[in-house]
Amino acid sequence: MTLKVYNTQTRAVGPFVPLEGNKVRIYACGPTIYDHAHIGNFRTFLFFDLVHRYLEWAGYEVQFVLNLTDVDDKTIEGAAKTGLSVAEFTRPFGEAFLEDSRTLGIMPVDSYPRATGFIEAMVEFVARLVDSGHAYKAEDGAVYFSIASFADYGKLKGIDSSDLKVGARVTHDEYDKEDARDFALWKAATDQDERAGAAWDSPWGRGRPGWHLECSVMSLAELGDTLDMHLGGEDLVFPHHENEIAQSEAATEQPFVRNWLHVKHLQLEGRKMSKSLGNYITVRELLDEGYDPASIRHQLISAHYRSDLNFTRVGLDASRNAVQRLLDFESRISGLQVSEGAGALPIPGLVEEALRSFESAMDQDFNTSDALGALFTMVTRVNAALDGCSEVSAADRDTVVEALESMDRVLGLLEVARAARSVDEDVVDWVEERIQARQRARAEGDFEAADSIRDELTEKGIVLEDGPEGTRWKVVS
RNA sequence: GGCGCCGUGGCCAAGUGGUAAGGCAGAGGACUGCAAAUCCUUUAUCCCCGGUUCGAAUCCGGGCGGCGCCUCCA
Repeated sequence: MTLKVYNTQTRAVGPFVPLEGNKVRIYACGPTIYDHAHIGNFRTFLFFDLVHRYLEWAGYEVQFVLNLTDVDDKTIEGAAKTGLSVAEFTRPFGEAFLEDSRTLGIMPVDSYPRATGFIEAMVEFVARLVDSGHAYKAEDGAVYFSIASFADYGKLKGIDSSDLKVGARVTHDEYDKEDARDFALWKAATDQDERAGAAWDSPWGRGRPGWHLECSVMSLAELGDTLDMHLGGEDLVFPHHENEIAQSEAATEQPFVRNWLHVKHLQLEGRKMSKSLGNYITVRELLDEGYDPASIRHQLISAHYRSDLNFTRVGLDASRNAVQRLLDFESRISGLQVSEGAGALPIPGLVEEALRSFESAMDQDFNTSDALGALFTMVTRVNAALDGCSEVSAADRDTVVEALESMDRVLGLLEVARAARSVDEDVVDWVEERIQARQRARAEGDFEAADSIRDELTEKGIVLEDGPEGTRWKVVS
């Protein structure tokens, strides 16, 4: 089995080969922390997580860096409005992002660099480009990257740089760029920048880093000249990542990124999510509406990352039920009576086939839809094999449990669902007590009383399931 | 205008040359004191037209429809 990934630069799916053995260096463009991340952002971050989890699952040694942009026009503007420094203004949003990430089961990554922590390295990087003739200081005090100095410009987006309409975007005369296509590496500080604590000394005077610069410098500092994967939302292809390539390769003279992966933007209830439409929604708002984190996670990974995905509340309901099926299955398996004398079941073959399909799906450019199909096929087939037999061998049961856990190490659905359904000990005791009371009533044939107890539990979100081995219960969202 | 994507059953969504995974919802049945869970059965020829091919949802052309990027938005 070989992992194949789609590379934006080649526009084709090809074998994934890390630069060095089975070590994988990944850099992902995280959020700009000027506001709460919305559900669309999390489609992207959840994909990052799938990549992270699957590579580790497949045996790679992964070093994963996710940046948080804390210096840019938006954070500075936000800081200015609130009278805070950029550091103070962005802190709560950074924390909220990490909290929402945990809620959705996104694994921690190895490093979360912020631009403010790398100013010195950025200044050095810009100096390097100026010294080598790839950048120049303009009269407006900014330092620009000279696109004319980088022959490969446009290779990511697949455009010929000479085709870029020179002057097409120069509607203001405020720039002193030599070429309209050039982009800022370092911007001269404004009064607003100074007030927000977003200005630093440099050989070119007080200023702050340009947005594109941040990722190049931080990835270089943390992961070296060449990355195995660079991930981001599709909007970043141009100009952000194109510019990163230009400045990075101009500076290091090494290939910057071996594989570019970009996630398609999410639609919300059939429309593009945008601030102007006012239709973006955050994870915490969905939780307030009563939706379950596992449902959100499921819907966001239910479509391939390069396909359209229309996020809807109707879909969330369907996802909740799909996740519930997995929980029910897990509960059934773990509650099985084990017996040495249990008859042979076709379980090993079913499970092996499921795992093979699962891996093959994920290998095909992280095809999560197909992978979910493999998982649910296993659920149905094992359920069918189990029907009619109340006992199973320990080996068969363990095989299923391990396969389920294994696939969930990548998908993270059960993991998140369990976390949201954990209950306190005293609640457990109370439920157990009620169930026993109901059993007594049933034994006496007093079904009215028994049903009344069951209704009482249902109201609390506890659903009962009577089986041959007694009554199981579960918490439903 | 430039570049690109998509259109699969009621809804969501895989499959990208050999006669359509999976999830949700619905219907019928089995099981159950009744439920729940589970199982079984059941619902598609893949937007339209033309072409290539022994054979296409899958390739090519045209049409209709939806969408994205080209603005420091993931």
